[in-house]
Amino acid sequence: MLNKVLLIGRLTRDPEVRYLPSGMQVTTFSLAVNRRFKDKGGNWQEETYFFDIESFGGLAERLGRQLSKGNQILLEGSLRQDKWENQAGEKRSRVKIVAERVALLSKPTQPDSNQKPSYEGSEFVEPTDLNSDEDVPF
Amino acid sequence: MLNKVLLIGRLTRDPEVRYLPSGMQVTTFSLAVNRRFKDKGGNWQEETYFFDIESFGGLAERLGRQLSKGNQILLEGSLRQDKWENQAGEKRSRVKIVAERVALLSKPTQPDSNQKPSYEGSEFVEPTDLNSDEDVPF
Amino acid sequence: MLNKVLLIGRLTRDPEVRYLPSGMQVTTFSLAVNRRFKDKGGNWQEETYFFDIESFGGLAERLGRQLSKGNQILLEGSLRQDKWENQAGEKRSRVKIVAERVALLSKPTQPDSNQKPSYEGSEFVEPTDLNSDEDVPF
Amino acid sequence: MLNKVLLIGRLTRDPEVRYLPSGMQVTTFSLAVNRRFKDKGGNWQEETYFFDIESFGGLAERLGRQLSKGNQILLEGSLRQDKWENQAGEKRSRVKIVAERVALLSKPTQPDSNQKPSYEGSEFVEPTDLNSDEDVPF
DNA sequence: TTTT
DNA sequence: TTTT
Repeated sequence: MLNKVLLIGRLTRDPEVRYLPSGMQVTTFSLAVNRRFKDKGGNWQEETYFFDIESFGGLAERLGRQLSKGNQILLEGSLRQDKWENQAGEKRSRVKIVAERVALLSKPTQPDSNQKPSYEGSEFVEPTDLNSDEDVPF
Repeated sequence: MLNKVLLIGRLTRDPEVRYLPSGMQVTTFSLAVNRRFKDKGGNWQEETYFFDIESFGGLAERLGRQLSKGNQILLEGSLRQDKWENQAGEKRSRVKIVAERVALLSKPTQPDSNQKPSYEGSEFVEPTDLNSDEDVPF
Repeated sequence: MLNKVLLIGRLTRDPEVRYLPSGMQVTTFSLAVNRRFKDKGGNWQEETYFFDIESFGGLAERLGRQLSKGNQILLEGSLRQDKWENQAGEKRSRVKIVAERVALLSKPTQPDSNQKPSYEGSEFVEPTDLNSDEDVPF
Repeated sequence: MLNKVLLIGRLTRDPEVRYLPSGMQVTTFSLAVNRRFKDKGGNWQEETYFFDIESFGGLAERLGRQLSKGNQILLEGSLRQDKWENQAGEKRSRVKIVAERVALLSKPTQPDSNQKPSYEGSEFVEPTDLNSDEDVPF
């Protein structure tokens, strides 16, 4: 009934586009999300998770057109679970995330750019709303 | 950096308790989360996802003590990902959810209860905060 | 850019309905949201906030039709701020919340009902999605 | 029971610091949150809300030390409501937001910096966790 | 002006 | 392996 996910992360590669039999566009990509934590020794560690993201319809069209590898995004969506049986007849499942709203937070600097590379190899862009024509508050 | 999950669902079985070498309690359970959607024919369908939940420390102690199979909870947490290699040396991963705040929303009625079973086989309980002594707003 | 609010609370009165010049329906109500906290003496206290909720269009129609005083709801929305000047020319503002998704969690028992009042004076209802025909995950 | 707010915005001035009789630090500031929407003519408009933010204890200390005017932050917190009576004996109330987790997203470029001002007059900084020593996932 |  |  309540199933909500909010993530900030970076695309590990360009989005992939495919189409449902109905003609609806599906755009998928993998999102790298970092977590920082202190280990037992009190030192900061960083861990990265890679989540499978899926989007449909108009949002999928905009994401396929406007996102690319390395972009940092803010994503709101919900958890889903694919279920299947493997060749051995064993039940398998995989969690994925369906995107519902996405904002582009930043793009990595072009290496050949005449712009001075900014801090941490990233160029700041004003957050861009990728949720289209509608009035979306995020 | 932002990694937040909010879910309402029901425990599919009693929580399992184990302990880390440090003595810290770990409580795990599976949460059934329902999704209702319209199929192509316009009829409402229901799909259920089963997510693996993990909790640590004081929250784990309270959840192990106070939750049981069938309880409906509101959970706030974050996504994690376990990674390993199988015997064939292939990389495998599994998404799980670490609970950070939990509220008990309702318990199923005891079948042998002298209480009249309420609507839909569920007894209403006032939402119970399982986040302990601290002042937690959820 | 990100502006998200999630609340569980109860309507303090029946919703009020009005219409914009465009004909669009606007439904407003006040939501009582409780907070429990420990005072300095270590005793649990409860405090109640009353937030002004506003909804528009199709959601407003459903909320005006299906919600009433005392209903407990789960609400997702975003913060807004009304600004005006008073007679003395001083700037004034008031925070309100625009509802984007609403689920009905429970209704208070009718006092004259032939139903046995359930625990805590509340009848449990299966959470009801008030977000209409679309496939909304909450 | 559930009372959660997530915002991205910029500080309109440096934070203010005060102390409770108990010695606990309180840090307050105003956060400017932008909303983009299409007007009736189909043109994008931008509106800005100013929310009052309050923080306590260790988080207040870090925010007082590390935040300043113009910083863009991601904030997680909950809604509160101050209530009082004015001189005329009328009930008044004001919504505010208590910060629970904060991440620094970006700082405006120093005007006298020898750094080339980056895109849109802002310097990108890697998101900084201001939630201290604990392992906070945001 | 407030709900349970 | 699944809850209501």
